[in-house]
Amino acid sequence: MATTRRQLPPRPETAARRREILAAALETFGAKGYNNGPLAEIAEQVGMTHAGILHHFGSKDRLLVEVLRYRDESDVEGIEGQHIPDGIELFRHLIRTAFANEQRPGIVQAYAVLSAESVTDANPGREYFEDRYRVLRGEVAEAFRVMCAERGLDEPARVDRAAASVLAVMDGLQVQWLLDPTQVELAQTSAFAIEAIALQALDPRPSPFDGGA
Amino acid sequence: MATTRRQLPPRPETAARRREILAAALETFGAKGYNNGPLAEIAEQVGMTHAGILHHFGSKDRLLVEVLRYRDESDVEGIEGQHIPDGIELFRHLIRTAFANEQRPGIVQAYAVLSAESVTDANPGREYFEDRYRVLRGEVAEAFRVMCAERGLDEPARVDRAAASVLAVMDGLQVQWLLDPTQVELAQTSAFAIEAIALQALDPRPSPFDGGA
DNA sequence: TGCTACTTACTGACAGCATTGTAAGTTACT
DNA sequence: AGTAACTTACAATGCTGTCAGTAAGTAGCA
Repeated sequence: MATTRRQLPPRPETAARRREILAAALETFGAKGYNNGPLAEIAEQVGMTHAGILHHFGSKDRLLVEVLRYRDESDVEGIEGQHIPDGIELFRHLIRTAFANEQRPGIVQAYAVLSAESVTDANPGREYFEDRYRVLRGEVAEAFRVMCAERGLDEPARVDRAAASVLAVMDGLQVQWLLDPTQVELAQTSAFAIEAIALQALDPRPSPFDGGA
Repeated sequence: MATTRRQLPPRPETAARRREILAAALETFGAKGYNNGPLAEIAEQVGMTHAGILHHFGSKDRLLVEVLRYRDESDVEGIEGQHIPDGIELFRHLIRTAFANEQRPGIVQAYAVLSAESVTDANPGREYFEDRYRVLRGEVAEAFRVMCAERGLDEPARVDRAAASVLAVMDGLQVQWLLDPTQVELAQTSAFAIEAIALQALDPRPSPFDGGA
């Protein structure tokens, strides 16, 4: 049967074109949400029709998944080469990220909108965000474990709670900041809260809510 | 000129019918988001057509605004009669709310989804959430101020940051909990984080991130 | 080098569906 | 008699995805 040359490799410029599309999609999905962000608008940004985008990604669902992965990769590249900081360095890194985020509201908004939208019925981004939070909580918890060990402590439940809390404040502050940047200082407040949580995780003090009443 | 009986008062059952619609809308918007939640689905839940809903609320935009207000009111009624707790009682109240929320994922999801969606372009819920966060931050900050005063402290910047942080962790934890309730304990973790933030606001300790590096 | 066969990267047109909003009519309350 | 509370029908739009076609590239081969 025929000389099966089944599949050609993509042309050299194609990877760049795809990245253009992913960047445009991140912008549109960030500004309007996934459900409300039409392919046609993404297409227009890169000088194509929406059919062209479907040619590259097959469906809008798959486009979202790739957009989320793309955002991760470009983030990791941007900050530093793969290496995950551990112990106290991770927290310094998170705080630096909060400061960097103040300069890129578009990215912050995309992340905030898409993560919340991911909990809705049949959202194609859900698995990504489940995984992402699991991984991030693991990394933060590990950093806490390292710092606990340095101090001769070992309180796993407290460490897990602190890890989830650190990510939660950062996310929650982003929403408030997006709604009204004049009322919330994203970075300074993130730093304050991360510090508070870290201190309580590493050197707990008695609850002020138990006494008196 | 004609005996102008321009407008009749709504029939007695109408108020109840409207509340039914609002509850159904909260469910649908919570499950699917505002943009992705069709009027027809809301209508079906209350045994009507979508045109009937538009008869009551005029447009989908106005329905959302009323849904958000409705959610507020039923919350306030549910917990206790209007009175805003102050000082330490507010924090006890917030923690109780977190425990209550573990029993009503639907409400939590509606809130998480709609607040994030509100930052997108031309979303009719935006003003509501801006106001809501401003008011809530004000109430929490006031509670901190009371507690600071009891301790002879006065640090306005710290108080404002703590207030935003408290609301932020609660919201952020909700998203993580919705994504995977087996990995995040909503209430216990909220309590831990609120405590940590309150302690740092009321009796700051030096940053662990300043030393050593 | 040039020809042939095949593939990628699109476009334009359109099918098909979902959705919001409107208009006109019906029933039943007041 | 008039209006509230609907329904049915429909207009108008917007969206995703498919299909057929075209231009341009690439591989194999004489």
